[in-house]
Amino acid sequence: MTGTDLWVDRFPGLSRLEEPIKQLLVSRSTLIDVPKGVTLFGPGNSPENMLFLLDGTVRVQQVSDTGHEIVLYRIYAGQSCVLTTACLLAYEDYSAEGIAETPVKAAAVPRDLFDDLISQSKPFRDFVLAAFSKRITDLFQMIDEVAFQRLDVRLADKLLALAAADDTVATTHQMLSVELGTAREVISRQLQEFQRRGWVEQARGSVKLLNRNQLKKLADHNT
Amino acid sequence: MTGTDLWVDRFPGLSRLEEPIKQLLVSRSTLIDVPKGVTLFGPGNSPENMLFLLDGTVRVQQVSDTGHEIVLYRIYAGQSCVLTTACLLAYEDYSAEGIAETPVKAAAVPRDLFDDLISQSKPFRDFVLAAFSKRITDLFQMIDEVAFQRLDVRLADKLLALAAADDTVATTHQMLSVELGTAREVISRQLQEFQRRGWVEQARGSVKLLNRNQLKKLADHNT
DNA sequence: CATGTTTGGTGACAATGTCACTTAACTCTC
DNA sequence: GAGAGTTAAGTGACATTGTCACCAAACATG
Repeated sequence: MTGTDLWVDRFPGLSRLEEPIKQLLVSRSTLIDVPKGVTLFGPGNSPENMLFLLDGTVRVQQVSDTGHEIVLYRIYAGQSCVLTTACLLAYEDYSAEGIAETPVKAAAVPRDLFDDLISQSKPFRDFVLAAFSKRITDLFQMIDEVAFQRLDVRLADKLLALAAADDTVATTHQMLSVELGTAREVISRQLQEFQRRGWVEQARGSVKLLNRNQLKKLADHNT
Repeated sequence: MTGTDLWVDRFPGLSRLEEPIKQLLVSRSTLIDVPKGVTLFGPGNSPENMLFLLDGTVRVQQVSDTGHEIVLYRIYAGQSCVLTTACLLAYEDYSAEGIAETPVKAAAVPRDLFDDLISQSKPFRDFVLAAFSKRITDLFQMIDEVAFQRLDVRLADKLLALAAADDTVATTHQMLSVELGTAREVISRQLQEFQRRGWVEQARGSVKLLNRNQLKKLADHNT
């Protein structure tokens, strides 16, 4: 990797880093490739490095003691796993896990380097603080939605968020129920209702959006 | 305030701070008193200082667009508002607010001092990182409970958490419903059921716990 | 005491969650 | 390419929780 093609430059949040800090970050971190489906971190498997995602997405989800699952958030290229990692390091016994949803490329930053950078670089501090802040406000938002938002609204919203460019969502009812923290049967019923209204078309393992506008109208209604 | 009575020493998490850092923190922060009921921060009212709570509790809650309210967490003496403050600074438009639930004594730390401390002191960095981590894992836990836990279980748990030493909870059904993010009627029904079983006794504005053991058994059942 | 306000109670109904099961679609193997 | 096993989705009955419109009791205040 040459001086003009540093991975840090792919991070909008890190663009303001001082030049020597960038060099340090690049020289002391290692690039890793993770195949799709691999569990990056989880109960009994806390990583020793902070990850900065260069490509792909990581899905962070949680398994309840009751056996229920729910997707907490996703980490996209340009973001870091810092907070999840920090949480894992601080509280070994919690039950969230991070799964590579696509093939993932990431830079692994050792803990001590992470600490050095926080100490030495204000832009880096700001990056980390902003990441924590964003995550916490997003979790506030999620609590609000889980507690108070109607399921049809949340499902419409989720379908729009997961839809590919061709308006299809490649997912099962089971997976959608985990996204929203509900039961498969509930998703099945709601999708039937959407289909009855002509908003979607279902096939085994995929949903095709036929009327984005109506779905958006429903999703925005109480957002 | 003498050198042997620094407020920092009341913070378990700050006990490991280097002596000069403690002095700096104390000398450049100001102590404030806040009466019960005052909104410390909220929409359109972001504070310029980070608060460290010396006495009292701050309740952080959120008002949904739908008009629903839910208590997110509490900040107790010995903890700091850092994260909530940071969130407010980063995302002006979010809807959480912090209310002094009792008379509150706090140390106000200016932003620039906060940044200096993070830069200069590893123990301080660890304190802040641990606070963020704890908050995030607690929010994970809360999402799990809101999404999957039965209401009777959550109510029993909350009653035990809010009960004073004399086994009474001085609160209205309305306030309890905000604690759990549900409706008042639902609380009323559940408390009636608890009363029918002889576990609690109700009066206007208070609930008396008659059988902590049974409540605890219910609360622990799926926790 | 009269009156307004707060708190809690109630019944009907809607939305969501749970359970036990069926049916349909796909995959694999021979 | 015909079963057999597996995964995905559909169904009906019922429990739990949320919503609405309203009532009644307890309290506060003049």
